[in-house]
Amino acid sequence: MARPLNFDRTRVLKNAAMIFWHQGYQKTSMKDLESATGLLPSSLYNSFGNKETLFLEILDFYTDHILGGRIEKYLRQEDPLKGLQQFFITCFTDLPRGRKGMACLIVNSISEMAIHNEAIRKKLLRVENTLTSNFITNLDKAKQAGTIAKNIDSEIIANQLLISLNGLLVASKVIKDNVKMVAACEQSLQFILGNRSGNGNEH
Amino acid sequence: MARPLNFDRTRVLKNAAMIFWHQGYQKTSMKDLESATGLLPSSLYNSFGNKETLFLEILDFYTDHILGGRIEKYLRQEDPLKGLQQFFITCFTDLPRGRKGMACLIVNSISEMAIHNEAIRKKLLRVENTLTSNFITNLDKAKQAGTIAKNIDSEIIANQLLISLNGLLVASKVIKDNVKMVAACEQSLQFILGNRSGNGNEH
DNA sequence: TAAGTATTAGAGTGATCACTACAAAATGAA
DNA sequence: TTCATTTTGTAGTGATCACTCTAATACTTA
Repeated sequence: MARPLNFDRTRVLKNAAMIFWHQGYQKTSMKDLESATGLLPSSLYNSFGNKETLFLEILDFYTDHILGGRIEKYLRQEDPLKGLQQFFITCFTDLPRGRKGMACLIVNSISEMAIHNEAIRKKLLRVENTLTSNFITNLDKAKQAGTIAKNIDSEIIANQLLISLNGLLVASKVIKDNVKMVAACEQSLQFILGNRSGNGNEH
Repeated sequence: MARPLNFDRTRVLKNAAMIFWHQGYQKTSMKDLESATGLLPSSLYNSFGNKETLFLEILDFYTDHILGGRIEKYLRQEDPLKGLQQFFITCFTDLPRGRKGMACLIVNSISEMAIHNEAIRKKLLRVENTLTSNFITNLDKAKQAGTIAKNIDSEIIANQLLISLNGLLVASKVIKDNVKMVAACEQSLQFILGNRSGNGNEH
Protein backbone atom coordinates (compact mmCIF):
# COMPACT_ATOMS: atom_id res chain seq x y z
CA MET A 1 0.00 0.00 0.00
CA ALA A 2 1.64 3.19 1.21
CA ARG A 3 3.27 4.97 4.11
CA PRO A 4 1.75 3.83 7.41
CA LEU A 5 0.66 6.07 10.27
CA ASN A 6 3.42 7.11 12.61
CA PHE A 7 1.34 7.06 15.82
CA ASP A 8 -0.99 4.94 17.93
CA ARG A 9 -4.52 6.16 17.26
CA THR A 10 -5.80 5.05 20.66
CA ARG A 11 -3.07 6.91 22.51
CA VAL A 12 -3.77 10.07 20.51
CA LEU A 13 -7.50 9.85 21.27
CA LYS A 14 -6.77 9.30 24.95
CA ASN A 15 -4.46 12.30 25.19
CA ALA A 16 -6.82 14.52 23.24
CA ALA A 17 -9.74 13.34 25.39
CA MET A 18 -7.95 14.57 28.51
CA ILE A 19 -7.64 18.06 27.05
CA PHE A 20 -11.29 18.28 26.02
CA TRP A 21 -12.27 16.78 29.38
CA HIS A 22 -10.28 19.37 31.30
CA GLN A 23 -10.87 22.46 29.16
CA GLY A 24 -14.10 21.86 27.28
CA TYR A 25 -14.62 22.14 23.53
CA GLN A 26 -14.50 25.91 22.99
CA LYS A 27 -11.52 26.59 25.25
CA THR A 28 -9.48 23.85 23.56
CA SER A 29 -7.53 24.98 20.51
CA MET A 30 -6.04 22.81 17.81
CA LYS A 31 -2.65 23.95 19.11
CA ASP A 32 -3.54 22.47 22.50
CA LEU A 33 -4.42 19.21 20.78
CA GLU A 34 -1.18 19.23 18.77
CA SER A 35 0.83 19.66 21.97
CA ALA A 36 -1.11 16.99 23.86
CA THR A 37 -0.92 14.41 21.08
CA GLY A 38 2.49 15.28 19.67
CA LEU A 39 0.98 15.33 16.19
CA LEU A 40 1.49 18.00 13.56
CA PRO A 41 -1.58 19.77 12.19
CA SER A 42 -1.39 17.91 8.88
CA SER A 43 -1.50 14.55 10.68
CA LEU A 44 -4.36 15.62 12.95
CA TYR A 45 -6.51 16.83 10.05
CA ASN A 46 -5.52 13.95 7.81
CA SER A 47 -6.52 11.32 10.37
CA PHE A 48 -9.37 12.96 12.26
CA GLY A 49 -11.04 15.41 9.86
CA ASN A 50 -11.55 18.58 11.83
CA LYS A 51 -12.06 19.75 15.40
CA GLU A 52 -15.71 18.72 15.49
CA THR A 53 -15.26 15.23 14.02
CA LEU A 54 -12.30 14.67 16.33
CA PHE A 55 -14.47 15.65 19.27
CA LEU A 56 -17.26 13.32 18.16
CA GLU A 57 -14.76 10.45 17.93
CA ILE A 58 -13.42 11.34 21.36
CA LEU A 59 -16.91 11.23 22.85
CA ASP A 60 -17.21 7.68 21.52
CA PHE A 61 -13.76 6.80 22.81
CA TYR A 62 -14.57 8.18 26.26
CA THR A 63 -17.91 6.36 26.29
CA ASP A 64 -16.49 3.02 25.20
CA HIS A 65 -13.17 2.97 27.01
CA ILE A 66 -13.15 5.32 29.98
CA LEU A 67 -16.80 5.30 31.06
CA GLY A 68 -17.31 1.79 29.71
CA GLY A 69 -14.28 0.59 31.62
CA ARG A 70 -15.66 2.03 34.84
CA ILE A 71 -19.03 0.39 34.22
CA GLU A 72 -17.31 -2.97 33.81
CA LYS A 73 -14.95 -2.53 36.72
CA TYR A 74 -17.23 -1.04 39.34
CA LEU A 75 -20.86 -1.47 38.35
CA ARG A 76 -20.74 -5.12 37.22
CA GLN A 77 -19.34 -6.75 40.28
CA GLU A 78 -20.80 -9.36 42.59
CA ASP A 79 -22.65 -7.03 44.96
CA PRO A 80 -24.84 -4.76 42.78
CA LEU A 81 -25.43 -2.13 45.49
CA LYS A 82 -21.76 -1.99 46.38
CA GLY A 83 -21.10 -1.65 42.66
CA LEU A 84 -23.38 1.37 42.47
CA GLN A 85 -21.67 2.95 45.44
CA GLN A 86 -18.18 2.37 44.06
CA PHE A 87 -19.20 3.64 40.64
CA PHE A 88 -20.49 6.85 42.18
CA ILE A 89 -17.56 7.45 44.51
CA THR A 90 -14.86 6.69 41.98
CA CYS A 91 -16.33 9.40 39.73
CA PHE A 92 -14.63 11.82 42.12
CA THR A 93 -11.66 9.84 43.43
CA ASP A 94 -10.39 8.21 40.22
CA LEU A 95 -9.85 11.35 38.18
CA PRO A 96 -6.76 11.29 35.95
CA ARG A 97 -3.59 12.56 37.57
CA GLY A 98 -5.61 13.35 40.69
CA ARG A 99 -7.13 16.48 39.17
CA LYS A 100 -10.21 17.68 40.99
CA GLY A 101 -13.23 19.30 39.41
CA MET A 102 -12.90 17.72 35.98
CA ALA A 103 -16.11 15.80 36.67
CA CYS A 104 -17.20 13.81 33.60
CA LEU A 105 -16.65 14.55 29.91
CA ILE A 106 -20.22 13.49 29.14
CA VAL A 107 -21.84 15.84 31.66
CA ASN A 108 -19.42 18.65 30.80
CA SER A 109 -20.20 18.25 27.11
CA ILE A 110 -23.96 18.10 27.67
CA SER A 111 -23.73 21.41 29.45
CA GLU A 112 -21.52 23.09 26.87
CA MET A 113 -22.53 21.56 23.56
CA ALA A 114 -25.91 19.82 23.62
CA ILE A 115 -28.03 22.79 22.57
CA HIS A 116 -25.59 23.90 19.86
CA ASN A 117 -24.88 20.64 18.06
CA GLU A 118 -27.60 18.10 17.38
CA ALA A 119 -25.24 15.21 16.56
CA ILE A 120 -23.45 15.71 19.87
CA ARG A 121 -26.77 16.04 21.74
CA LYS A 122 -28.08 12.75 20.39
CA LYS A 123 -24.85 10.95 21.17
CA LEU A 124 -24.84 12.26 24.75
CA LEU A 125 -28.51 11.39 25.27
CA ARG A 126 -27.75 7.80 24.26
CA VAL A 127 -24.89 7.63 26.78
CA GLU A 128 -27.14 8.88 29.57
CA ASN A 129 -29.81 6.33 28.67
CA THR A 130 -27.23 3.55 28.63
CA LEU A 131 -26.14 4.56 32.11
CA THR A 132 -29.73 4.48 33.35
CA SER A 133 -30.14 0.98 31.88
CA ASN A 134 -27.07 -0.17 33.75
CA PHE A 135 -28.44 1.25 36.98
CA ILE A 136 -31.73 -0.59 36.41
CA THR A 137 -29.84 -3.84 35.85
CA ASN A 138 -28.02 -3.42 39.15
CA LEU A 139 -31.21 -2.58 41.01
CA ASP A 140 -32.98 -5.64 39.61
CA LYS A 141 -30.03 -7.79 40.62
CA ALA A 142 -30.22 -6.33 44.12
CA LYS A 143 -33.91 -7.22 44.22
CA GLN A 144 -33.13 -10.82 43.32
CA ALA A 145 -30.35 -10.92 45.90
CA GLY A 146 -32.76 -9.56 48.47
CA THR A 147 -30.58 -6.56 49.36
CA ILE A 148 -33.24 -4.11 48.25
CA ALA A 149 -37.02 -4.18 48.58
CA LYS A 150 -38.71 -6.04 45.70
CA ASN A 151 -41.62 -3.61 45.46
CA ILE A 152 -39.54 -0.58 44.44
CA ASP A 153 -39.74 0.77 40.90
CA SER A 154 -36.26 0.20 39.46
CA GLU A 155 -36.81 2.71 36.68
CA ILE A 156 -37.75 5.52 39.06
CA ILE A 157 -34.83 4.80 41.36
CA ALA A 158 -32.47 4.58 38.39
CA ASN A 159 -33.74 7.94 37.13
CA GLN A 160 -33.06 9.49 40.51
CA LEU A 161 -29.61 7.92 40.60
CA LEU A 162 -28.69 9.39 37.23
CA ILE A 163 -30.11 12.83 38.07
CA SER A 164 -28.25 12.84 41.38
CA LEU A 165 -25.01 11.67 39.79
CA ASN A 166 -25.21 14.49 37.24
CA GLY A 167 -25.97 16.94 40.06
CA LEU A 168 -23.08 15.67 42.15
CA LEU A 169 -20.72 16.00 39.19
CA VAL A 170 -21.78 19.63 38.81
CA ALA A 171 -21.30 20.17 42.54
CA SER A 172 -17.78 18.72 42.40
CA LYS A 173 -16.71 21.62 40.22
CA VAL A 174 -17.39 24.18 42.93
CA ILE A 175 -16.54 21.95 45.91
CA LYS A 176 -13.24 20.50 44.61
CA ASP A 177 -12.71 18.45 47.79
CA ASN A 178 -12.65 14.67 47.41
CA VAL A 179 -13.53 14.04 51.05
CA LYS A 180 -16.58 16.27 50.87
CA MET A 181 -17.65 14.81 47.53
CA VAL A 182 -17.39 11.23 48.80
CA ALA A 183 -19.51 12.21 51.78
CA ALA A 184 -22.05 13.88 49.48
CA CYS A 185 -22.14 10.73 47.34
CA GLU A 186 -22.77 8.55 50.34
CA GLN A 187 -25.49 10.85 51.60
CA SER A 188 -27.25 10.76 48.22
CA LEU A 189 -26.96 6.99 47.89
CA GLN A 190 -28.15 6.51 51.45
CA PHE A 191 -31.08 8.80 50.69
CA ILE A 192 -32.01 7.07 47.44
CA LEU A 193 -31.21 3.45 48.28
CA GLY A 194 -30.51 3.19 51.98
CA ASN A 195 -33.94 3.29 53.50
CA ARG A 196 -35.43 1.17 50.75
CA SER A 197 -33.23 -1.88 51.30
CA GLY A 198 -34.92 -5.20 51.99
CA ASN A 199 -32.78 -6.26 54.98
CA GLY A 200 -31.95 -2.97 56.60
CA ASN A 201 -28.43 -3.19 55.19
CA GLU A 202 -26.86 0.24 55.51
CA HIS A 203 -23.60 0.90 53.71
CA MET B 1 -19.78 66.66 35.93
CA ALA B 2 -19.52 65.47 32.34
CA ARG B 3 -21.27 63.64 29.55
CA PRO B 4 -23.67 61.04 30.97
CA LEU B 5 -24.04 57.42 29.83
CA ASN B 6 -26.22 56.92 26.81
CA PHE B 7 -27.75 53.59 27.91
CA ASP B 8 -29.58 51.86 30.73
CA ARG B 9 -27.02 49.75 32.56
CA THR B 10 -29.62 47.25 33.77
CA ARG B 11 -30.97 46.69 30.28
CA VAL B 12 -27.44 46.16 28.93
CA LEU B 13 -26.66 43.64 31.68
CA LYS B 14 -29.92 41.82 31.01
CA ASN B 15 -29.31 41.57 27.27
CA ALA B 16 -25.70 40.49 27.75
CA ALA B 17 -26.79 37.93 30.36
CA MET B 18 -29.05 36.27 27.81
CA ILE B 19 -26.14 35.80 25.43
CA PHE B 20 -23.83 34.30 28.07
CA TRP B 21 -26.73 32.18 29.31
CA HIS B 22 -27.44 30.81 25.86
CA GLN B 23 -23.91 30.46 24.49
CA GLY B 24 -21.62 30.18 27.49
CA TYR B 25 -18.53 32.28 28.21
CA GLN B 26 -16.05 30.95 25.65
CA LYS B 27 -18.46 30.79 22.73
CA THR B 28 -19.60 34.38 23.34
CA SER B 29 -17.51 37.02 21.57
CA MET B 30 -17.36 40.71 22.35
CA LYS B 31 -18.99 41.20 18.94
CA ASP B 32 -21.93 39.11 20.11
CA LEU B 33 -22.20 41.31 23.18
CA GLU B 34 -22.00 44.49 21.10
CA SER B 35 -24.85 43.27 18.91
CA ALA B 36 -26.97 42.16 21.85
CA THR B 37 -26.49 45.33 23.86
CA GLY B 38 -26.32 47.82 20.99
CA LEU B 39 -23.17 49.29 22.52
CA LEU B 40 -19.94 50.05 20.70
CA PRO B 41 -16.73 48.45 21.95
CA SER B 42 -15.52 51.68 23.53
CA SER B 43 -18.68 51.95 25.61
CA LEU B 44 -18.58 48.31 26.65
CA TYR B 45 -14.96 48.49 27.78
CA ASN B 46 -15.36 51.93 29.32
CA SER B 47 -18.31 50.87 31.46
CA PHE B 48 -17.63 47.18 32.17
CA GLY B 49 -13.85 46.72 32.06
CA ASN B 50 -13.28 43.60 30.01
CA LYS B 51 -15.01 40.35 29.09
CA GLU B 52 -14.22 38.69 32.42
CA THR B 53 -15.31 41.59 34.66
CA LEU B 54 -18.47 41.99 32.57
CA PHE B 55 -19.19 38.30 33.07
CA LEU B 56 -18.62 38.57 36.82
CA GLU B 57 -21.06 41.48 36.99
CA ILE B 58 -23.57 39.52 34.94
CA LEU B 59 -23.34 36.59 37.34
CA ASP B 60 -24.27 38.98 40.14
CA PHE B 61 -27.06 40.48 38.05
CA TYR B 62 -28.47 37.04 37.23
CA THR B 63 -28.21 35.98 40.87
CA ASP B 64 -29.87 39.10 42.26
CA HIS B 65 -32.51 39.79 39.63
CA ILE B 66 -33.34 36.69 37.61
CA LEU B 67 -32.70 33.89 40.12
CA GLY B 68 -33.52 36.18 43.05
CA GLY B 69 -36.77 37.17 41.40
CA ARG B 70 -37.75 33.54 40.97
CA ILE B 71 -36.92 32.81 44.61
CA GLU B 72 -39.20 35.67 45.69
CA LYS B 73 -41.97 34.83 43.27
CA TYR B 74 -42.13 31.08 43.56
CA LEU B 75 -40.25 29.87 46.62
CA ARG B 76 -41.54 32.41 49.14
CA GLN B 77 -45.24 31.92 48.83
CA GLU B 78 -47.82 30.77 51.34
CA ASP B 79 -47.49 27.02 50.78
CA PRO B 80 -43.77 26.18 51.12
CA LEU B 81 -44.01 22.78 49.41
CA LYS B 82 -46.02 24.19 46.52
CA GLY B 83 -43.38 26.92 46.33
CA LEU B 84 -40.63 24.34 45.96
CA GLN B 85 -42.56 22.55 43.26
CA GLN B 86 -43.26 25.73 41.30
CA PHE B 87 -39.66 26.87 41.66
CA PHE B 88 -38.45 23.58 40.21
CA ILE B 89 -40.94 23.38 37.36
CA THR B 90 -40.58 26.98 36.25
CA CYS B 91 -36.85 26.40 35.80
CA PHE B 92 -37.87 24.61 32.62
CA THR B 93 -41.10 26.32 31.60
CA ASP B 94 -40.19 29.98 32.22
CA LEU B 95 -37.15 30.18 30.00
CA PRO B 96 -36.77 33.45 28.10
CA ARG B 97 -38.43 33.54 24.70
CA GLY B 98 -39.48 29.94 25.24
CA ARG B 99 -36.02 28.63 24.44
CA LYS B 100 -35.45 25.08 25.61
CA GLY B 101 -32.20 23.69 26.92
CA MET B 102 -30.74 26.94 28.22
CA ALA B 103 -31.07 25.56 31.75
CA CYS B 104 -29.55 27.95 34.31
CA LEU B 105 -26.68 30.41 33.92
CA ILE B 106 -25.32 29.39 37.33
CA VAL B 107 -25.18 25.67 36.57
CA ASN B 108 -23.90 26.31 33.03
CA SER B 109 -21.15 28.54 34.39
CA ILE B 110 -20.18 26.11 37.12
CA SER B 111 -19.67 23.46 34.48
CA GLU B 112 -17.72 25.67 32.10
CA MET B 113 -15.79 28.06 34.32
CA ALA B 114 -15.49 26.92 37.94
CA ILE B 115 -12.22 25.04 37.60
CA HIS B 116 -10.59 27.72 35.47
CA ASN B 117 -11.41 30.87 37.42
CA GLU B 118 -11.29 30.97 41.19
CA ALA B 119 -13.26 34.23 41.55
CA ILE B 120 -16.07 32.77 39.46
CA ARG B 121 -15.94 29.48 41.38
CA LYS B 122 -16.32 31.19 44.75
CA LYS B 123 -19.18 33.34 43.51
CA LEU B 124 -21.03 30.32 42.12
CA LEU B 125 -20.47 28.30 45.28
CA ARG B 126 -22.07 31.09 47.29
CA VAL B 127 -25.11 31.10 45.00
CA GLU B 128 -25.54 27.36 45.39
CA ASN B 129 -25.28 27.65 49.18
CA THR B 130 -27.85 30.45 49.19
CA LEU B 131 -30.24 28.25 47.24
CA THR B 132 -29.77 25.41 49.73
CA SER B 133 -30.52 27.82 52.59
CA ASN B 134 -33.73 28.85 50.88
CA PHE B 135 -34.73 25.22 50.46
CA ILE B 136 -34.08 24.61 54.18
CA THR B 137 -36.25 27.59 55.06
CA ASN B 138 -39.12 26.20 53.01
CA LEU B 139 -38.74 22.74 54.51
CA ASP B 140 -38.75 24.13 58.04
CA LYS B 141 -41.88 26.13 57.22
CA ALA B 142 -43.51 22.97 55.90
CA LYS B 143 -42.64 21.23 59.16
CA GLN B 144 -44.33 23.98 61.15
CA ALA B 145 -47.35 23.89 58.86
CA GLY B 146 -47.50 20.13 59.33
CA THR B 147 -47.30 19.36 55.61
CA ILE B 148 -44.06 17.43 56.02
CA ALA B 149 -42.86 15.10 58.77
CA LYS B 150 -41.17 16.96 61.63
CA ASN B 151 -38.48 14.33 62.14
CA ILE B 152 -36.85 14.76 58.72
CA ASP B 153 -33.43 16.39 58.43
CA SER B 154 -34.07 19.60 56.50
CA GLU B 155 -30.42 19.98 55.57
CA ILE B 156 -30.19 16.52 54.03
CA ILE B 157 -33.41 16.98 52.08
CA ALA B 158 -32.30 20.43 50.93
CA ASN B 159 -28.98 18.96 49.75
CA GLN B 160 -30.83 16.32 47.76
CA LEU B 161 -33.13 18.97 46.30
CA LEU B 162 -30.20 21.07 45.11
CA ILE B 163 -28.32 18.08 43.70
CA SER B 164 -31.43 16.89 41.89
CA LEU B 165 -32.21 20.36 40.54
CA ASN B 166 -28.68 20.62 39.15
CA GLY B 167 -29.03 17.15 37.65
CA LEU B 168 -32.40 17.97 36.13
CA LEU B 169 -30.99 21.15 34.59
CA VAL B 170 -28.24 19.10 32.97
CA ALA B 171 -30.81 16.59 31.75
CA SER B 172 -32.92 19.36 30.20
CA LYS B 173 -30.10 20.08 27.77
CA VAL B 174 -30.33 16.67 26.15
CA ILE B 175 -34.09 16.17 26.63
CA LYS B 176 -35.27 19.62 25.40
CA ASP B 177 -38.94 18.75 25.97
CA ASN B 178 -40.84 20.81 28.52
CA VAL B 179 -43.50 18.15 29.08
CA LYS B 180 -40.89 15.49 29.81
CA MET B 181 -38.90 17.84 32.03
CA VAL B 182 -41.96 18.81 34.08
CA ALA B 183 -42.72 15.12 34.55
CA ALA B 184 -39.13 14.45 35.58
CA CYS B 185 -39.33 17.33 38.07
CA GLU B 186 -42.51 15.99 39.58
CA GLN B 187 -41.05 12.51 39.83
CA SER B 188 -37.97 13.82 41.64
CA LEU B 189 -39.98 16.00 44.01
CA GLN B 190 -42.36 13.16 44.72
CA PHE B 191 -39.37 10.92 45.39
CA ILE B 192 -37.63 13.40 47.67
CA LEU B 193 -40.60 15.00 49.42
CA GLY B 194 -43.69 13.01 48.61
CA ASN B 195 -43.38 10.00 50.83
CA ARG B 196 -42.01 12.03 53.72
CA SER B 197 -45.01 14.33 54.10
CA GLY B 198 -46.74 14.46 57.46
CA ASN B 199 -50.34 14.16 56.22
CA GLY B 200 -49.98 12.01 53.15
CA ASN B 201 -50.41 15.06 50.96
CA GLU B 202 -49.28 14.13 47.47
CA HIS B 203 -48.88 16.90 44.92
C1' DT C 1 -21.18 80.99 27.07
C1' DA C 2 -16.79 78.90 28.20
C1' DA C 3 -14.27 75.46 30.65
C1' DG C 4 -13.86 70.95 32.20
C1' DT C 5 -14.90 66.09 31.95
C1' DA C 6 -16.45 61.84 30.54
C1' DT C 7 -18.61 59.05 26.72
C1' DT C 8 -19.01 57.68 22.08
C1' DA C 9 -17.63 56.73 17.39
C1' DG C 10 -14.76 54.35 14.28
C1' DA C 11 -10.72 52.58 12.72
C1' DG C 12 -7.28 49.59 13.84
C1' DT C 13 -3.87 46.63 17.09
C1' DG C 14 -1.15 42.19 17.34
C1' DA C 15 -2.42 37.57 18.56
C1' DT C 16 -4.67 33.58 17.86
C1' DC C 17 -8.32 30.91 15.54
C1' DA C 18 -9.33 26.57 12.62
C1' DC C 19 -7.65 24.99 8.70
C1' DT C 20 -4.85 24.15 4.15
C1' DA C 21 -1.35 23.92 0.17
C1' DC C 22 2.43 21.59 -1.22
C1' DA C 23 6.53 19.24 -1.36
C1' DA C 24 9.49 15.91 1.00
C1' DA C 25 9.63 11.47 3.05
C1' DA C 26 8.38 6.78 3.87
C1' DT C 27 6.36 2.71 2.92
C1' DG C 28 4.32 -1.69 0.09
C1' DA C 29 3.65 -3.69 -4.42
C1' DA C 30 5.28 -4.79 -8.96
C1' DT D 1 14.58 -0.56 -8.31
C1' DT D 2 10.66 1.82 -9.74
C1' DC D 3 6.03 3.19 -9.09
C1' DA D 4 1.95 4.32 -6.57
C1' DT D 5 0.11 5.86 -2.43
C1' DT D 6 -0.21 7.98 1.88
C1' DT D 7 1.68 10.54 5.73
C1' DT D 8 4.47 14.12 7.50
C1' DG D 9 6.80 18.66 7.81
C1' DT D 10 6.52 23.54 7.09
C1' DA D 11 4.82 27.66 5.98
C1' DG D 12 1.05 30.19 5.61
C1' DT D 13 -4.27 31.31 4.68
C1' DG D 14 -8.09 34.72 5.76
C1' DA D 15 -11.06 35.29 9.67
C1' DT D 16 -11.90 36.39 14.08
C1' DC D 17 -10.25 37.14 18.84
C1' DA D 18 -10.18 40.58 22.90
C1' DC D 19 -8.94 44.94 23.24
C1' DT D 20 -7.21 50.02 22.37
C1' DC D 21 -6.18 54.66 20.39
C1' DT D 22 -7.73 59.14 19.31
C1' DA D 23 -10.69 62.57 18.08
C1' DA D 24 -15.33 64.16 18.02
C1' DT D 25 -19.27 64.75 20.90
C1' DA D 26 -22.38 65.79 24.71
C1' DC D 27 -23.16 67.02 28.97
C1' DT D 28 -22.57 69.83 33.85
C1' DT D 29 -20.88 73.50 36.25
C1' DA D 30 -19.17 78.06 36.82
